[in-house]
Amino acid sequence: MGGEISMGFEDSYNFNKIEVKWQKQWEKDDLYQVPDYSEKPKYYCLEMFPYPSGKLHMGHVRNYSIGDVVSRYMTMKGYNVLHPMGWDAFGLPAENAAIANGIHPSVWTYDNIASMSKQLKELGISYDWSREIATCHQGYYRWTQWLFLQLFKHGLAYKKKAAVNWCPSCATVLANEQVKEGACERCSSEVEKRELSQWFFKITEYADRLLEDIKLLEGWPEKVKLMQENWIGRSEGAELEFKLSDSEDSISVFTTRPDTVFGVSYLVLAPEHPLVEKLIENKPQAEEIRRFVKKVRNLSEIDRTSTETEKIGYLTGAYCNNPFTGEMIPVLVANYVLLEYGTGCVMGVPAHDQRDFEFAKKYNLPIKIVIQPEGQIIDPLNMNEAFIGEGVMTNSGKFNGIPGVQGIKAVIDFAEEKGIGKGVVNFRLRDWLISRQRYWGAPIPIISCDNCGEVPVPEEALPVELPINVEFKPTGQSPLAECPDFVNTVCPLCGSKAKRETDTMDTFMCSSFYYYRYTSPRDTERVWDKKKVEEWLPVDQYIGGVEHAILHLLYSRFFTKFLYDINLVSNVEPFTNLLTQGMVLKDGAKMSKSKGNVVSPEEIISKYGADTARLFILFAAPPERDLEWSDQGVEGSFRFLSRVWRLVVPLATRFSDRSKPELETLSGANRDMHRLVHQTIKKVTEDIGNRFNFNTALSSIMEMVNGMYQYREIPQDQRDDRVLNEGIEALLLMLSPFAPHMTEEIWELMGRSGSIHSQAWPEYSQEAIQQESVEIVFQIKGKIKDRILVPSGLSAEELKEEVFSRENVKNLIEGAEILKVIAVPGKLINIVTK
RNA sequence: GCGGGCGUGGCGGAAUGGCAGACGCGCUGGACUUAGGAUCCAGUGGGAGUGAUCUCGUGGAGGUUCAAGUCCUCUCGCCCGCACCA
Repeated sequence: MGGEISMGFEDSYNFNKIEVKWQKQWEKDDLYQVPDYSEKPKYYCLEMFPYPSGKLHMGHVRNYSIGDVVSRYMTMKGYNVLHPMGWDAFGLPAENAAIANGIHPSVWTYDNIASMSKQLKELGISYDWSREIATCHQGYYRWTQWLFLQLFKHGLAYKKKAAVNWCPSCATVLANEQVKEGACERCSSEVEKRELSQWFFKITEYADRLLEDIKLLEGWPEKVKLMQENWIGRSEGAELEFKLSDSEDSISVFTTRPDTVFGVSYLVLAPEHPLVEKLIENKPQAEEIRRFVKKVRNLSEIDRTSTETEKIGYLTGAYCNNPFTGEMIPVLVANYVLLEYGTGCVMGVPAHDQRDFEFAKKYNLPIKIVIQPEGQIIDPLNMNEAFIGEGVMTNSGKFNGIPGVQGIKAVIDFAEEKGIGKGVVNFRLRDWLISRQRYWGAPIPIISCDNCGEVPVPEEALPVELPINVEFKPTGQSPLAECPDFVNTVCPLCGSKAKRETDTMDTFMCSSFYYYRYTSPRDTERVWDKKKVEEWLPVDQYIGGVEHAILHLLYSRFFTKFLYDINLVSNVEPFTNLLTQGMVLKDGAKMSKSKGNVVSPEEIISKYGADTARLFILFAAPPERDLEWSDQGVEGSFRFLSRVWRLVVPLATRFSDRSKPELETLSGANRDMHRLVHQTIKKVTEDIGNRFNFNTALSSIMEMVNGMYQYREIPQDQRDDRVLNEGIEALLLMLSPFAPHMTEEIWELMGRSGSIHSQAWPEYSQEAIQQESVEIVFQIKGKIKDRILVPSGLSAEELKEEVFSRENVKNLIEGAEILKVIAVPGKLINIVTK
């Protein structure tokens, strides 16, 4: 190693100095600003924007490190890359902080944005900060309101009174998507049902398209697509009408098994069903049933929908007529029927539905077999469970003998013909409840007038500004209602006194279109320039946590379809490829304050630098998988970067000759080193470009560095500096998306002009990778017996010939009876003997 | 209950059906050193053997195949999503 330590540069890796230096320089040079239009092909790389909670956590660091590598890689690959960042800045924590500490939500939020954007800059993420947006900024929420008005005008935003999810702790209503296992997604309090008048978006109108277009999402994880599919929950069936015996009313029932209609022995209404009161009026059991209904209504969502809850039912005393059999069957009320699904009433077919079976057993209701499984006789007397499989219709009049799906169709056809029912498609998806009884959100731009009803605020009057001087006591009413200056206004239509809507919008509304706004972040004339949206959208790569699999990702898809319909965008889906990153764990558990296992990014950055933090997080696991935090692993990543520094910096200034080595002139160790460099370029390019396996990309870069250390040990007169130089250049370029600061510093030390981040990604040469010889595994009956070096590029036949000519192979197979020889070129030979 | 994912050394993790454990951490030994928790080099799945080697080994049991961590069937464990959806 003698004589290689030159003078005049840092000889230890001073990450602190380097990182600050380059962050300043990049900002000064506007290095990451991207033009709206370019000759280059576009690439839109987006990470889910964060809620400005105050500090970055490791999940953020992971999310943005992944996005940054993708962006930098694609930039080097010659794309015009849009990589913006912003803030999902409305929401409850700001308001809760205001209540707790007397800081205005706005001040709290903007302070947090300031400190988090500083942290992001310290991580060296390549954002185009000129496009930064914050959803709580007037210049943004004006368009949130404008889009609400568009939905309203198209009949997709409406107000209705309904039993809605109420979180007592957050003091606001929630959308179905925000309720997890009967509890508030945000604070885990048990959700209650309240009868309230609320604003909804008709996402159900798009149910079919949202489901149908899932098949366009080839770049999405199957898991997310399945979750959306299940959430939308399409099911085909029929609605059948059952006439009540002593009234003109009829009850409509949804069923997926109309072929079992001859086996209906009762109907069951949901307790909240509007007909219940009518049916029990003047009946002796009326009071008892009213008490039951009240009790069920008061149950928490969790108890209400748990399969554990005992099924309880009451006879209403009313009867109806099965239009297929003419039978009189009783109408019941029971706790297990849900008003919101289907028609709020189900037909009980105990023989062919497990729930009905158990319910019928409990209440001694008749069980009638109408589907006969093939090759098996079933009898109500000795059944222990319902037969829910396919079979042949039986005891079903003229339908007898019709099998499976055909039966379903036959019954529907008959019902439609007779006007007693029809085939329908039912969805589990409900409309999206978007009003919130809280302050820190975009006000719903509606004015309520006694004469004119719900009147939209005229577009030119937007934004409806959020008043600043408001009390934030959570009362269950929006704090805006306590603000007379805000509430009192005049009707835009008739000019008479009117009141503003005081609820604000669900913040998921704000995040449903932000990725469009990034293309026109400062446009004050329109929500965005459609030409720019067409230039950039759809997002090529979206990256974020799987917790949004339904919420944000479904809402964004819904918005996109609506925006497409009103001609504001030309894409039908917003995100072409989706990467859902795994969680960051410590000691096997998600990092959380309560568990005390939090590692703060600040701490790691100040101790090891941003490059190390990024490197570790990308090296420790592939991006989709959960990542186990390891302090020692971080140490190792730091060690690796230092090792690169020590390898490269002493050599960096040595070479003025930048010519590439000529393959023909290389041999021995020089040829091997040259090959390793090109193999590594190939591997790293594929690992990043094809499959986002940053961990394996880094491990092959490490192998190359190890190889270069070995190579450096060779006496100077025997090695080729051009090979070493080429290796160093490739190493720095490939490492630059991971460790942008250190590689930039060395690039400068080498006297190269321009930023390393503006360079082209290295190319490999196929000839350089070519091996002269390869090691072949020699197996007998699948057991490895020897490894044999043969010339590369042999065909299967040539390989056999070559291998069988070897002495040791001859010895190994001596006397054996060979049945078969399998030769895989470049890999192995397997001999099957008797 | 339904749907999905995952089970590989002491640990994080590699392996288009073709050499299991790349790379990193940790550990062991050596070099350099006043010193090393720095750095460099070497070794490192279990068992047997002085040794070249042999043998077992990817949660478990079967199967397909010349060849299985990888494909199929069953099973166990953990994680996630949905959960009385008619």
